[in-house]
Amino acid sequence: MKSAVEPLKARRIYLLLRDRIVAGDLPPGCRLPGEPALAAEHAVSRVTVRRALDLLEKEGLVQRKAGSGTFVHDTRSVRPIVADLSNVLSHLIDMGRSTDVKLLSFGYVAPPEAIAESLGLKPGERVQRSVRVRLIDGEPFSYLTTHVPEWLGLTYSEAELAARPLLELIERSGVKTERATQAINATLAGPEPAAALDLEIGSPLLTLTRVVHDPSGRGVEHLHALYRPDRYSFHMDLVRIGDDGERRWSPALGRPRAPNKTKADKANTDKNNAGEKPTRGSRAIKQRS
Amino acid sequence: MKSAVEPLKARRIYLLLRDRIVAGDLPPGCRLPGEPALAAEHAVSRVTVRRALDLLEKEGLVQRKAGSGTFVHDTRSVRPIVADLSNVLSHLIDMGRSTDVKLLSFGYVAPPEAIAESLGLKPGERVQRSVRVRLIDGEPFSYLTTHVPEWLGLTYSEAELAARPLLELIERSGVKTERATQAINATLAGPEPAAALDLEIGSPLLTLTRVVHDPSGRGVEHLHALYRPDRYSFHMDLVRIGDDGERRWSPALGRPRAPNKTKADKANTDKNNAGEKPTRGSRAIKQRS
DNA sequence: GAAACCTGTATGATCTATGATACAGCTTCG
DNA sequence: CGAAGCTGTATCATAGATCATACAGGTTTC
Repeated sequence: MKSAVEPLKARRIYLLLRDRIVAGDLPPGCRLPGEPALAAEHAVSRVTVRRALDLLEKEGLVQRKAGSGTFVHDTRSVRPIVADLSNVLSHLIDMGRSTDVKLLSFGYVAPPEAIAESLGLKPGERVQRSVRVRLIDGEPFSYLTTHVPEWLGLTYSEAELAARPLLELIERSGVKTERATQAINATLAGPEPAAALDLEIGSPLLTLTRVVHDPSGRGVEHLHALYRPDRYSFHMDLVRIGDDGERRWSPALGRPRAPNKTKADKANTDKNNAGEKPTRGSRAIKQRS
Repeated sequence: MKSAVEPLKARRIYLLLRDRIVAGDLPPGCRLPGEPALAAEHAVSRVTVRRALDLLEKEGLVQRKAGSGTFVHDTRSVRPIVADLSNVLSHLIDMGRSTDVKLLSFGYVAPPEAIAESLGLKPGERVQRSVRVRLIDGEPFSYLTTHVPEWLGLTYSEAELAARPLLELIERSGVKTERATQAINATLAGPEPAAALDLEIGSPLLTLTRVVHDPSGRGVEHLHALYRPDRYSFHMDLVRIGDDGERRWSPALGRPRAPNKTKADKANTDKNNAGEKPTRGSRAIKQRS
């Protein structure tokens, strides 16, 4: 008898309440129904309700006050999200800011079939594989797995990879990047990414897969990136251009984001990040991008 | 004693193997280690390993042959993914194709604080709220919650909303859409979206939040969309433009997608999906958009 | 064909999550 | 102050997940 893996009830309640909170159904500051009421409403025991509330509290979505109740935490002011304006293009190259990078793995290996194909490698050609974690203010937010053809990977060292953005190293070698394809998706955190990103196994992750080509069509970089959704998301501002006959949406460049900032690009997610914790990562190295 | 909610072990193994498969570590066709070997490797019982394999099999990632072994299923040919080219802009308005829409909820309500603010509504102003599910080939792939100011929502009927794309109805009313902001993220499926999308609770979902404004700055549409990542993802092709001094990435327009197949453009796994199931949705209505 | 391996299936023991209940301590309100 | 409601905590019973083990039946290899 295969009992279908029914997710834990506490998780069910947690997700239910979480949706109601983020949807605004339970507005910030609002006191949500008491634990006995919730238990009755969802036909579970109060212990289970508490587990769900524990999860919500751990995520900072609610705040509990003994004797008083459980209140929806106002997240608007407490969202130091690493918002990344990806005008679909700029996010590729810039996103400056001082972030730390930890190199988890580095080496030359035979590429998996799918990677070799997407990079257009010849049979037997090897690749440089690296796994890095990016941190902001000491907190990890992305888990990057890159594959680069061996001939290109040999133009820089392991230390350089940990200190400089990969695209910069590629261009420094003389290779011109010309074309790229990206795909954005979602997945669940497996054991390794979860550990690296300081998450529970099974947490949701934003996914970005990118393949960059040079003018001759050779693949020069294959990136598989996993992002913590609570610390990173893709933003874009669009404007309608063209005359009435053929209006189209186009990314809005030069839309000043906060106070000042120049008209075009340049990773202008300023503000925040005033107080900075010292970097505590073991192999963490300061870098731009 | 709060025992930390450690996700089920079977789930852990499942995610672990899934990562190794999609990463190409276990290439398609490969026979993965036997159940006893996996059990020993991860220090769990064989029963638990089987649960993990059950999940993988249900997702079509592996195929089991009694007496022989468990094999990685070649997913490349079995991925009828609704790949959506979002040149970051077009995906807003087009994405033609005949999809079905089910209207789950429709009505006029007082907007949640966050919605009212993002739309720039006056206090007390009401909104039209609708929840729709989009299906392709009878299979649901997106769960859309929209909020529209009441004055605008009254210009079309409930039936029209179920039959036509919302942006089209908005523009038909004479309102000009001028500016939009989007954010893409990831989350877990709560009970309602999970049921509507035919998913397990806790499955990963792609998220798109969009606010559209008219030339005067009024908000005219607030969209919160949830997508099944196995049936939908955001794709974009980029090219490098500008001279050497100031090169930038720009979305590649007019890149024909399906028939020809540019050499290094994966994700467009054609073939497959020749036979089509009839649409069975109850309140399903054919529509473009 | 026989040995070695594999998946499929079943059993009972054990650990964990959940249920039902009770009570202590705090907060709010009249 | 005192009643009512809430969270925090503990107890023991039950249901579900996992474990350890055993065996049946198919596949591969020799």
